[in-house]
Amino acid sequence: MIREQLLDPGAAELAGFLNRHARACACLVQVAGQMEVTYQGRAASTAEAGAYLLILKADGSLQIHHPKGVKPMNWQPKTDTVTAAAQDGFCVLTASRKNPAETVQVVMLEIQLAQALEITDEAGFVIAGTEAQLQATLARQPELIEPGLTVLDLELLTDVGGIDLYAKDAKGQYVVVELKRAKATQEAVHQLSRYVDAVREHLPKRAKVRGILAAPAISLPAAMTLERLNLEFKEIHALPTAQEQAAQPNLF
Amino acid sequence: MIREQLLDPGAAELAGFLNRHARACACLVQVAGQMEVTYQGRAASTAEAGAYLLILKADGSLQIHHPKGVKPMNWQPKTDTVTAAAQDGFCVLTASRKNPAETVQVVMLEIQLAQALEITDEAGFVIAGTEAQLQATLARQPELIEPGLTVLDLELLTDVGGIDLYAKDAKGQYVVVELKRAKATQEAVHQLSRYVDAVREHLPKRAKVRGILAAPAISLPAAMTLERLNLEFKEIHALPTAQEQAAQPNLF
DNA sequence: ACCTCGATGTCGGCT
DNA sequence: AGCCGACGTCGAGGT
Repeated sequence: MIREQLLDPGAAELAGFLNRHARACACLVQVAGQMEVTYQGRAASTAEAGAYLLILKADGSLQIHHPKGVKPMNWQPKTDTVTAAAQDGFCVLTASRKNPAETVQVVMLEIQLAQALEITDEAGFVIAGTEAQLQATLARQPELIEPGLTVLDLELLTDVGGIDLYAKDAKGQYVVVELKRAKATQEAVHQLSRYVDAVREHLPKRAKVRGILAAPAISLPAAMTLERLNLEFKEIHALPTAQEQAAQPNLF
Repeated sequence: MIREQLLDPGAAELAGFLNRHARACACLVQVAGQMEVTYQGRAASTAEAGAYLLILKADGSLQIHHPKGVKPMNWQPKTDTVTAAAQDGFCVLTASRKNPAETVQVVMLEIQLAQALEITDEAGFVIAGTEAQLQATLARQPELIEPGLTVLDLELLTDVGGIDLYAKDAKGQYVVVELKRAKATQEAVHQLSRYVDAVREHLPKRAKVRGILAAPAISLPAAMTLERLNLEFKEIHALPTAQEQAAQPNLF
């Protein structure tokens, strides 16, 4: 599982280690110690010398972590080339990609630890409660939104984007439904609004089109805007609540 | 720098290690080996037993990495409690937070490595090319958008959000500018459109209000919508181009 | 390759 | 504490 581990490696030794493992073997490579990191690409950043943790995965993704937060300080989702070289007594790692053109460069000042771990298997991972699942559920059971609703289309494409759920209500009026798996914001209201407008343009004049924002909750300002625009809100939950789970344990 | 390192620890030993270092010392803690991970909260997920790398930072953030990508498989940005305990011969780590209420639970099946690293200092980090900087630059040099432009306001609040740049052009017409540091999408066009509408409502009838989308590029569909809505596009770059840098090296 | 949108988005800033 | 919007967003899915 630990393929190789170096303590306090020298520049040349570290460069050799990185070139040997970067991409070549299916390993997750880590380097910890004092580094300096610069980035040039969509933006440009510099990190002063400090203690960081660098992780280079087998798929070529790179991340450099500072002491705080889930998000790396610097990163590269994919790399076209990753190379290490000893320069002026320091090991320098350069990770580049084209499209977008960007480069992360790491100067390894004083490295305490370099290791290659065998983290390589893809194991099964399942997630529940996504918007896609919510959409599928509501497509099967549109009455969860409103009795008498008939679903006409999923992801119906308009000029301005895809409509989550396109339907007809009990009175035969068209209904545009915008789904959110989390609390709806102003943004969601405007998204719905522009879909409703787009649908109206494709229908005969004075055909009424309803817009429903379906989400577990809505922010107060968003609710205001919603009302002003004559749109509707329907509370709907992405994950079954504890009660629902108890009531229909076999459904999920 | 390496505060402590355990190879092939037992359940109790590992639990002790985690409880000792989690949050207590200002360390970055890692565990590598076979684990099972479950998450319950905003969504719900399960990861089958597999080789993962767990990172627990001193600020209480937790992330569990699989072999691919920058994004962790599971994570928790902040935790209220992190506890480890030996159960049925396995060390089980539980990380929880309220608001939102969620829990990550890790069953450590076969651990090869646990280590605590001193990654604790906050070193200087600067980034260039953000939208905020672009906004500041254009506020100082509005002629970069258009000759004769006078900036009236930054982040002017309307009912529907803040206007990046509110200005008056050479002819005295009001101008709403929406900035994007990257290629502008449909969304940006609609954002701009909303702001223009909001401003029109506050001005006497028939006062003309121009809307300019300032970005390094625009997607083709967005450009279509922009034209349909009688809005304008102005190419503007968040980072100085190589030529500009060469021409005015002292400005940046 | 471009485009669009979801995300357990995360994170910071402001009210 | 809630709300909003940027992000080097990432990543997946469609065209």
